[in-house]
Amino acid sequence: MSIEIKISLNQGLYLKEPQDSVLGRKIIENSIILIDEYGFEAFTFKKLAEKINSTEASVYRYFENKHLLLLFLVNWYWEWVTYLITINTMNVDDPGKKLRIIIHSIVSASEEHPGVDYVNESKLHSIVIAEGGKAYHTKEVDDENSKGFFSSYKKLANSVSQVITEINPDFKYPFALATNLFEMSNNHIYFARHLPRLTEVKVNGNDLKEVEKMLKYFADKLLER
Amino acid sequence: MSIEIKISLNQGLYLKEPQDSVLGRKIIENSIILIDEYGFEAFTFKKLAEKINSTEASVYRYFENKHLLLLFLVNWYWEWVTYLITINTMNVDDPGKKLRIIIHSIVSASEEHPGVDYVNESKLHSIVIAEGGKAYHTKEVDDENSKGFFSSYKKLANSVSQVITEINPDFKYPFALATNLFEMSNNHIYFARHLPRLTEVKVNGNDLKEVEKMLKYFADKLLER
DNA sequence: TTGAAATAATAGTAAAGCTATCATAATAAG
DNA sequence: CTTATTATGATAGCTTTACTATTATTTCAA
Repeated sequence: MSIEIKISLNQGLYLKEPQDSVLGRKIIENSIILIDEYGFEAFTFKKLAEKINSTEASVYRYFENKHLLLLFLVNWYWEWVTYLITINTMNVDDPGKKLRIIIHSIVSASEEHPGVDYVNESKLHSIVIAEGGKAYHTKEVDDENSKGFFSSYKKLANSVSQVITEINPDFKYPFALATNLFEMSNNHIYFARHLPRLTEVKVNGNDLKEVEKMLKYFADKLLER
Repeated sequence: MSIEIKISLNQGLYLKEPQDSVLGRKIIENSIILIDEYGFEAFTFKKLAEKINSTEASVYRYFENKHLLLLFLVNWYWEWVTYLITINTMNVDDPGKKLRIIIHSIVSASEEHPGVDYVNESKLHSIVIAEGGKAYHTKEVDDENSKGFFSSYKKLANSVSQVITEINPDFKYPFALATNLFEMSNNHIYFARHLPRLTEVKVNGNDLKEVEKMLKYFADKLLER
């Protein structure tokens, strides 16, 4: 027996739902591998097409361009984190405990039970860490925002902010703290790996518990009453 | 009378010191204008050359490629913030007061007295906000880091972390807090302008006082003993 | 079995990102 | 003031990226 998860995303992100065909799933699977390997700048549809024994033209039938593909992957990732949080906090009432689970889910999303066989969650996490910011740091951000291309992230920020408010209703910046937890997690994993002088946190391979500890320390101090 | 500031940066960032010639200064001045206007992706040396009535080849004599030019600008910016902080905290002994000045300098760097006539500090600030992360989110980060291309930022983080430790020696993450103040400042200005649902902070034009207030609130809570 | 849809094969275009060469200014040294 | 040196301009060209178009072939469903 197996449970199948299909994450549905804003339809404007793709020309044709890639999760519904063999080729589409190969595009997702291998774009994750290649972006992780080469970085987003050096990643091209041509390389991807070669890797999956297909053609550029075929890839273009699924995604308008590589930026929208990245947006698709990043949205997929945040939807998946949302899903993990939902499951992991089920039947948990204490908001403090909830936040601890949320933080664990954000940091260690990639260690969790794999959801979908054509997505390597660990590599996708690396992509979000290294390239995620590029999804919204563009001149098209306002236009894309109006089309709902960032709604997965906003939805997640909203639900985390509610837990924060439950913990301490006097805390003035629940949204800012929520997004800061996401950004800080990714940033400090990246710093630990590449610019270690910018953080106290150390990361060995996929062991991210120091990051988790730091986020909890920050959240606790900020929310203590 | 006028005081001339020349910020000296890692020599690996450029092929030829742009601050020492008319053409070089035009490159700096107009690249800031164009990157701000078009965004980093759509910015090209060709457009820049046209704008300054020069040629692509001439621009390439100063900078190896547009990525290194961005790195140059970002480093220039952080050196400039460092300079502002140094001046503004002169003769200030109380570390709490120092941190407040630092936060003000980070957020409102662009409003300060202009330092150099060929640099529009306000536009440069916008570039750092929107494109700054791209300076280190690349596959070449380790190589560039080993060449000292991020030293301006690290130096600044180090000096801010020292002030943090002065305020509260028990605080466990002075570096992480320092970098987080920088990242948060840029992030939330960006969010306020483009993804307002992700933050409580509001920004009208160049009025960034809500951002400053938020950073102080965070820093105070984190450092209170 | 036929017909629609998906994919492959191939070709081609415009722009980006660079490098090379030579001519001409500007400037600095003797 | 002349001559070397260096900086810039003009022009050309090459490779890769990003994309579009056309036609052929396969797949799969009615």
